[in-house]
Amino acid sequence: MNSAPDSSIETILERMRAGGGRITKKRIRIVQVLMQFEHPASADEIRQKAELPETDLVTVYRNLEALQGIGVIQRIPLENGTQLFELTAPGEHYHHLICRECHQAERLDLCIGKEVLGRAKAHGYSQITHVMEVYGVCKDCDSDS
Amino acid sequence: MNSAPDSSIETILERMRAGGGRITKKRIRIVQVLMQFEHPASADEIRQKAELPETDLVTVYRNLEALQGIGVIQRIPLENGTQLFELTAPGEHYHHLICRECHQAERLDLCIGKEVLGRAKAHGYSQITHVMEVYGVCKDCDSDS
DNA sequence: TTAACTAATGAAAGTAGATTGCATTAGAGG
DNA sequence: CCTCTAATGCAATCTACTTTCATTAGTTAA
Repeated sequence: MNSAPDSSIETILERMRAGGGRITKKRIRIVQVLMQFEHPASADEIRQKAELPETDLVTVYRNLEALQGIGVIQRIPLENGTQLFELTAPGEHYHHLICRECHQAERLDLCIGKEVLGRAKAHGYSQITHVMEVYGVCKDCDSDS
Repeated sequence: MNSAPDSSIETILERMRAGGGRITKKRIRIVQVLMQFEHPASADEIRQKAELPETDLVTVYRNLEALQGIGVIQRIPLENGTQLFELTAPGEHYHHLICRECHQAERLDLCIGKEVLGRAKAHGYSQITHVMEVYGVCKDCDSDS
């Protein structure tokens, strides 16, 4: 059993290696940081948490792109045009409830993938993906104001 | 009958006036352009179509913000961080099927507002909104490649 | 009409997030 | 250990959008 790929750090790094990628200290650290985060995080948050004396933002972005390429992270485009990144189980993807004030994001157990896929195909589209994010003001931020 | 606010240009301009806004030529033209567009459009597309010898992009952005303020347009955040704008019937909002190649967007008759609202409230959130967009490659672009 | 008030506009500069070019560094295979 | 080239860091660039401020032009009242 367990024939599905898992998302342990070894598996992820092995997948990068298989694609011709190298296993560098920064890369390992960035994957570790992604695994530690409970919430989707921005490239800069990831860079700060990595604290390998210093990692350039550009390196974070390039690694995030590589990780997206092998399908282990997803990008979450926000209302304001920025993006967050989150490790996902293979073949999965998540939606979020995001506070408009403090930008905390929690995972929402809700997906409309099937309906969406059917509709999109009916319109003649291929390679379908979808983005869905819910915005609001969380309890804490609401009581502050 | 017809007690709901309509979205004719006169009504929209009247609503702006009511909020202390002025009715300028550029503003009228921008609203007209929005009404002509069948697809959600970028600020720059709107500016180009306005062709009042020249309208500064900044003016387009400011008007779009004002229009959003009175609830007659919605912003559509894209995967790549940019945004499109679309006139919406009062109290309505739409989702789209967007081609990743040519960026054409068509309206999708599908909304998950109710489920989303329930979930978000259960998490203690208020002032809930949601974003949902579906991406794919349209027939035309698919055959090109 | 005209005068006066102030919202709207445009030009230019600024900002934030993300990307690109290029020289340097450092994994990985032989 | 040597070589090859992917990965990195720095600086410059880009894009979409925002801010500042002087000027223009709706609007209201005289």
